[in-house]
Amino acid sequence: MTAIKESSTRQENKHLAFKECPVTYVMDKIGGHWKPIILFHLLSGSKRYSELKKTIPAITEKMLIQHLKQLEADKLLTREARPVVPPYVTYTLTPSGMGLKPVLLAMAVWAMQERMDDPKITHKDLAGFPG
Amino acid sequence: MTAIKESSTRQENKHLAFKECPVTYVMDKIGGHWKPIILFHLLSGSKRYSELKKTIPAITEKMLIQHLKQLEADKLLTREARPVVPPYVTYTLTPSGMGLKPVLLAMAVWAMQERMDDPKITHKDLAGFPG
DNA sequence: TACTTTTATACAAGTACTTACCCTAAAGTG
DNA sequence: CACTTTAGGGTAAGTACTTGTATAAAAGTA
Repeated sequence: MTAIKESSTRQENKHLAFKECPVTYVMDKIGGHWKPIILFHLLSGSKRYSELKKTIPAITEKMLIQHLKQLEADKLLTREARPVVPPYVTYTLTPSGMGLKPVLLAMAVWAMQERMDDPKITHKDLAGFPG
Repeated sequence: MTAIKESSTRQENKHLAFKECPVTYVMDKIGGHWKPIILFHLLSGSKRYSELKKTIPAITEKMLIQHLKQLEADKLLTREARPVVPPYVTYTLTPSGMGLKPVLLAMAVWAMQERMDDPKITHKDLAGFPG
């Protein structure tokens, strides 16, 4: 899971900084490109690993697994593996993870507003996003 | 501003993906560790470069400038430089940038909730965040 | 037996992000 | 002249992120 070196002064400041800025705390948990996207797709309910992979085609398996593990470690989702062959693994948001719903929905709303102003995007593109 | 290579297939997929997931669109604009933090601090009004630097001690000047330029290029904020010596430069959210207010406030709310459950954080830490 | 399916893991290589350190302009002040 | 201030730019180095490719286990099916 690529341990992060915490020796630098600035790295330490990063973690102290959330005293002044709650957003910093959030970014420590769900910062990066993929985590909010994964969480968003789990808002509508538990999903199997393979379902997530299909839903987010642009992500590599490596990234998907890696971020799922980090999100699990941060207690934003739980992993449940049924001992069958072939494996059957589902990922589910914890209450903490579900608490991000307003954040993720606000993002979706903003994206829709922005795209309404973007002439390159048609109304067809805006239909049918999860909730 | 470190141009990003857009040649890989997956990179292209990243940009196509927002057809299916509005959150992807958002992450293309404000993904990464620092951008939401910068935007959050601009919610309360225009700020000088040096004010931002003071408000976000954990960021390096390089990162701050780099992200400010990217946010400006993405039309989330505007830069205004007064031709005086020493320089006087202010950064202000555009309407698009202001549109992120619900997102950033939702983040702040979530962070506060999470920290209430965290015994290592005292109530004192929760006081006085911008809005 | 060979092949499929699902959920991964390992390793090498490439790309992007972040930091550290040093430098500039131009006016004002001692 | 020397020194301060503000808003950055330049370069090099280190760290993290991302991809590509190869591999596995174990039951079921052809």
